[in-house]
Amino acid sequence: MKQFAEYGFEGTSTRAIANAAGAAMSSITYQFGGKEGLYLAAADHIGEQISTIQLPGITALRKAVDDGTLPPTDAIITMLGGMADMMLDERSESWAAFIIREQQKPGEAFDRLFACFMQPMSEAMVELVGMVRTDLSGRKLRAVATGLIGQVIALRAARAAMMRILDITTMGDEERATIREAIQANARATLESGPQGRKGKV
Amino acid sequence: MKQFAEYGFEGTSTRAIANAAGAAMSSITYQFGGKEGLYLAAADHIGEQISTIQLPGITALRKAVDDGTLPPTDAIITMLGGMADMMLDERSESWAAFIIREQQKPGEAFDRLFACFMQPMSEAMVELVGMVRTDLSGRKLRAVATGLIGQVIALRAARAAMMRILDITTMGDEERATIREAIQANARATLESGPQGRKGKV
DNA sequence: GTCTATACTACGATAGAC
DNA sequence: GTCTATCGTAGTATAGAC
Repeated sequence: MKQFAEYGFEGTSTRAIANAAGAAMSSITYQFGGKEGLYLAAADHIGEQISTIQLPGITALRKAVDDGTLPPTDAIITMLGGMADMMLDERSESWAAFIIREQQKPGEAFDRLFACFMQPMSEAMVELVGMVRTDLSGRKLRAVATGLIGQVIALRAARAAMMRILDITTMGDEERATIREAIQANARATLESGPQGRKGKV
Repeated sequence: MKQFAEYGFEGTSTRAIANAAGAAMSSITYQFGGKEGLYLAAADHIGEQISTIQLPGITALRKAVDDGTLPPTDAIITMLGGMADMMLDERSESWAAFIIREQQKPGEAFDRLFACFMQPMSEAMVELVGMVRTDLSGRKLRAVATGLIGQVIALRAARAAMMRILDITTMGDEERATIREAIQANARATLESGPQGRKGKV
């Protein structure tokens, strides 16, 4: 996963992978059928990891909203916070680079990743945003939701530029909190710009 | 540029580049000193292209704001619209993939790209946002500005996922307008969530 | 300044020992 | 199921003709 993320599929050699894993190169052929099989296995592994981390919390948030114990706005803010934390965590570096590369030229690995965690996460987000922004529907609603998600994605996809713009060299707890809170505040403003926000404001 | 964008540095062969260009592979060594020299030349080319397209408009916007003939909020909205149009244009595919790859493991090519157009664009954005969101400064201000920029960046970095979430298969003028307007509305909401927005609202 | 020819290294896949 | 050895191919760089 690390190697594919850093050098891409074509740039990664099975020799280097086998060497880093302390195994023989021929074991890749035996266990995964070849380089491509190993790549797909890495994608599946990433999908399972992210699903395990993110989906339970999102399911709980959705349930709380449906039960009426949590305002949808708060659910969205919490969900975005969780996604931002994941993107800002250094452990997400390998798989994030893998997914970003795969998105530039999506293949079967992307199909699996999307179905595994992107689809359920984004659909939950669209539904929740739809509850708050009742003035929107269809593609307009989805466009607003992707904007919110986009702020989080850019934390990884354009990390190098973001760090320089923010004028930071290391990503510590303080920096993470500042970024997460800014994204959450931006999202709250977007959600409150709908009819409900206007009514209850000032 | 196209080859590096699609397959990455390691995944691109000088043979394939020379073949696509209809020239001899050895000419790369002669003209650019080798594969790496060609890569840096591609980065410089991208930087010059984007600078030419984006910087004049941004300079004009900044001047209009300084002259008092344009509200900073409108300047930010216009600027984000221009960036979104660039990201949504199919001609940006090659160089966008190049830059996104370079960000995952930034090297000298990233330094040049950042200095050439990212730095001037982001600094203009931070300054303009600072004029509207007078309640913010320093890193908090920069974090809000990066959130706005992030929505635009994600249009390219996570294009495959965005398309599926938006439930579209082709990016036509209609889709582009919907996405641009959603990002601009999100940005306006963020800008108006500051002290000036609260005062003038409802 | 661009070409062909070639040197040398590293690639992925496979065969066969254990 | 994992190893070593090896096959054929493709990588970058260079030498030298023109």
